[in-house]
Amino acid sequence: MSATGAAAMVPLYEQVKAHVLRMIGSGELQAFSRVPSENELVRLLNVSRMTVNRALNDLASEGVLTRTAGVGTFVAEQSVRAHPLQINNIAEEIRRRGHRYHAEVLLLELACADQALAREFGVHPQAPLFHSIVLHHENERPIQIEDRYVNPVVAPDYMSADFTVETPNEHLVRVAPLQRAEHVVRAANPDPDQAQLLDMAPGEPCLVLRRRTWTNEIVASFATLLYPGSRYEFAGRFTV
Amino acid sequence: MSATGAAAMVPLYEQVKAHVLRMIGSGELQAFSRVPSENELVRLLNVSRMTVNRALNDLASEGVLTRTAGVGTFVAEQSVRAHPLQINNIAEEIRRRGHRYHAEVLLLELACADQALAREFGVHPQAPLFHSIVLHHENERPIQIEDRYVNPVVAPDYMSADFTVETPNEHLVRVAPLQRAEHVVRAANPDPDQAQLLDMAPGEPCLVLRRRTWTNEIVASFATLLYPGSRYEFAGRFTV
DNA sequence: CTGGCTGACCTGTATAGACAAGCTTCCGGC
DNA sequence: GCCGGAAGCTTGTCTATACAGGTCAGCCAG
Repeated sequence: MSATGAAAMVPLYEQVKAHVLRMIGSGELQAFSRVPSENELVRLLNVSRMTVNRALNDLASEGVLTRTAGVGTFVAEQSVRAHPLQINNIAEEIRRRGHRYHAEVLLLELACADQALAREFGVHPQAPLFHSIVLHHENERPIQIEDRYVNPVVAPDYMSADFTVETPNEHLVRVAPLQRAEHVVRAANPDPDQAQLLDMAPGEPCLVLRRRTWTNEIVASFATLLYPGSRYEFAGRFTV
Repeated sequence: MSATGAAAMVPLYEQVKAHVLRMIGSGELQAFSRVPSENELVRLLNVSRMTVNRALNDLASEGVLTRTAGVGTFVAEQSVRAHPLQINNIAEEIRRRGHRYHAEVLLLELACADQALAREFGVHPQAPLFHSIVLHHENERPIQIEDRYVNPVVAPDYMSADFTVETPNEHLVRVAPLQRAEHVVRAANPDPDQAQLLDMAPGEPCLVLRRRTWTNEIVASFATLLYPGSRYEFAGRFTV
């Protein structure tokens, strides 16, 4: 591994991070398993220890690894974390952890706004709305049910998008600038269908995120995201 | 600034971070204003440029600063600060809704840090920590169990505070400036004691907020807040 | 068999030096 | 006046080196 190759452009420490993430993604490194030590990676990748150190520290501060002086570096199989406020892309979030992502489209239809939806969107009842239900998987395990209504005015091509390639969120961000968002986080028991889709244990609660987003002062989408309580949590930090 | 001082224990780069944060906290550096360049800080603090680089990069990855090659380092805008989860003062929140609030102190003790707590606080195991459990009520109905550990270094008078008059959070805000916070939101089933304290229906899940706060770069408190899932939710909005 | 010591290996931190690349300013030639 | 380029700042990256301190296994003495 060398930085001098004209191809590079990607910093060495990023290449080291990618190497470790690949090892995690390929299953070579399981949760809690030990990551090669800094010196081993130095020999393996032919970079300096400081470069490896930076790469591993980065991944640790991102929550991918945990490190203990005198012991070693390990894969941190934390339950997933996301910041509730940043409109996050679940696909990117999973891939950043070096895990495999795929989506399953359960429903994609043209729906009519009922009373409640009409109020959320500020449209008349019976107004057309796109409606999608997508099941997102991390390492072949379901992690999120995304039940989303979209305003056709904002995203007219929503129905022809392929959500196994591009998440609904990515599609919306691409076609319409996000201007404002409102969200509500709750804990709730899933109904039986949802529990089965998310492969949840009996009695396990869900973390529920409801989000409404605006584009150009009109409601663009209204989404309900369900996560298994035992496998997902929102995390965030802020500075005063 | 030197690492050799016996007092130290705190890494140099943490001291550099604290120095910059103090400049921000004191108003010397406003939002968008320019942070001294790496070389200026090198001269000012008498550390190597790599150490300054690490400190500033850390603060940038935490969202405190933004950096641009060839231009400089600046204090980030921090508009996303208006985090809904920041609204921590349950008493004020309840009173703002026009409801009656009262608190019940279930426990107030001097505790010893176990392994996990020592890690959260960055202190040695067996180190003393204040520990309080307060049950907050809205209209005579329990709404939050607050289980909090506090660093005696930050709030030495914590044990003599009256939490029926001033919430633990208010006390901390008063005696120590909040600098940074980290939180995690989960959904979980309460244990029987907790369910009873919160007057919850059988099978009802809890919304759990875990929060760690920093003052002057040391962990000031670690709190676990339990809410009945059927009677509480986090909500907020933000603008891009 | 037990207890303590030692050495190997790990991460954590700090430094000096080097080069690359982005941006701004200014100056000189036209 | 206008344009181009050099100078001089900035951050970004990489390396070699050094030492400290944590952890663990294994050896050796009692």
